[in-house]
Amino acid sequence: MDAILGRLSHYAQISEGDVEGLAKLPHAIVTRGPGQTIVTVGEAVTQVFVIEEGWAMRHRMLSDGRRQIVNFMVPGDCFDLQALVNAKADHYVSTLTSVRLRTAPAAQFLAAVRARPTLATAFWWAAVQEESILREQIVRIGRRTARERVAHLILELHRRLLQTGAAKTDTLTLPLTRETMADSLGLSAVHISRTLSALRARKLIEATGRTIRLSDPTGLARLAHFNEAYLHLNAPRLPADL
Amino acid sequence: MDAILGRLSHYAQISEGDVEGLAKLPHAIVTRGPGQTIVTVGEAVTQVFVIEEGWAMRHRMLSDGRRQIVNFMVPGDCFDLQALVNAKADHYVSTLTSVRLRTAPAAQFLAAVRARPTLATAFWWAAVQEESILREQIVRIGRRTARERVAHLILELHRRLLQTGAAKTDTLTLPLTRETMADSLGLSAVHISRTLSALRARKLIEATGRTIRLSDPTGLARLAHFNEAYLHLNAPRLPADL
DNA sequence: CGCGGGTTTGAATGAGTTCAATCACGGTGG
DNA sequence: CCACCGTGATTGAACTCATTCAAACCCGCG
Repeated sequence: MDAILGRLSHYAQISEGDVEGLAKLPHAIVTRGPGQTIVTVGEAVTQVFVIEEGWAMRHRMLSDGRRQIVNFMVPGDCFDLQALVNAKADHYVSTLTSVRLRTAPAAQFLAAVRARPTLATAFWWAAVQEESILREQIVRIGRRTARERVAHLILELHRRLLQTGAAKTDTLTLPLTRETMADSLGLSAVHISRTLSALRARKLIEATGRTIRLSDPTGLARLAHFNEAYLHLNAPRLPADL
Repeated sequence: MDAILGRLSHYAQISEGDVEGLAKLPHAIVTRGPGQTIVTVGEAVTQVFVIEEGWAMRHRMLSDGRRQIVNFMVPGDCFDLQALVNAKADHYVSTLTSVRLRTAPAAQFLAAVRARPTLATAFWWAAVQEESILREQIVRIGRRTARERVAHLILELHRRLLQTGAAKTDTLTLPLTRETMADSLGLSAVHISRTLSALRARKLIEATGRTIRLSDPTGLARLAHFNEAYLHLNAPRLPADL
């Protein structure tokens, strides 16, 4: 429960009753190893998911094997609220690391959230943030250079990990291969490698293995044209009614 | 009202009561000339909008003037449900043509929809579709070549116009300059021009001015790796309760 | 008629890809 | 303990797709 509560309490003042409301939901805990598929394109979605631990990603495939990662999901992220209308999945969801998931039937989830306006507000904020992240991903790959893309992605993930408490310092560990970053940023794995070297050479980051230290966060943000407004990190934490 | 009703009835069986429920909403009709701004980054969003007539777009700007269009909005599209939590706009919305908009205060809109489960389902479907279109835009600019991008965008807009009744044949009129297409597809205006020529040379389209005829829809779809599943066009038209 | 916005075409340039070789690291089995 | 993998990262060289800059063109409109 920690992950989702930590996340939601960024958006609204979660009460004990809210916590209970969530806890009473008939849920299942699922764990998956790294590289497993959670949701497959075309299958009916009936459950909502919350990531308790680990990283996952959404992606689509072209028929000739090209892959585009739509976004990364970190602990506290929830997804597939579209289940509420029995849509068929239009993309894959798979794990990057070992993942512990909490799942609940969409109908029950909706009922629980409906009964608790604060929860509704918090989940709505989460959805607003997620959609905005999607939009920024479009700007990232549509109008940024390779260097800017890599720098921007690193900064975004850093903020998101700070928000959920998964990072505390200017150092972050990303469970991503060059290939994974490439498929997220619309580049080739080779060029990700070169680009990281370039950022290293400019003393903007220190990247060893999968750990990255932001040596010069300001310079990095300037290079990437990073403006965190889109992350909606300082949503008003009011006990607003939805 | 026609535009939104035509759209919603693709998703659910809209009753007379539903129509009334919407009609009773305290709304305003706003018209804007082409190239006007409807929503500006950073301002508080308190209204929800429905496009009755005309085209609009969402876009973001980088500080050095680069622009990325996130998506296009056609008659029947609704937006800024994020207003429900008083978020600040994280992108611009501006008109491409003259536009007639219907606006309603978010709170009242929510109340009306809440009271009518069918409406809730229909609007939810619209949101599912919109988010899926956003994801496909990411695939389009992340992993498709220039030709594929242009062909894919044309096909998407054609389907969407068919859905809302704004197109009836294999010919469509897009109120887009080469520049606008470029800023949507992450390319330069010059290259859009060349790419359209290439598609013309292959006898896939006939493009004269702003009118495009799909001479070979099948060939175009094959080239673009177009798979319309992501548009969720055949959502179950059940009177489902949300 | 001439202006201006938008489109097209050409030539040179450049950012990123592809292919291939090398390297680094962490198992695994003999 | 060490040889041997396999996976992922890095580097170099050739290549390609798309950009940039500039000129010409088209067409509707005052």
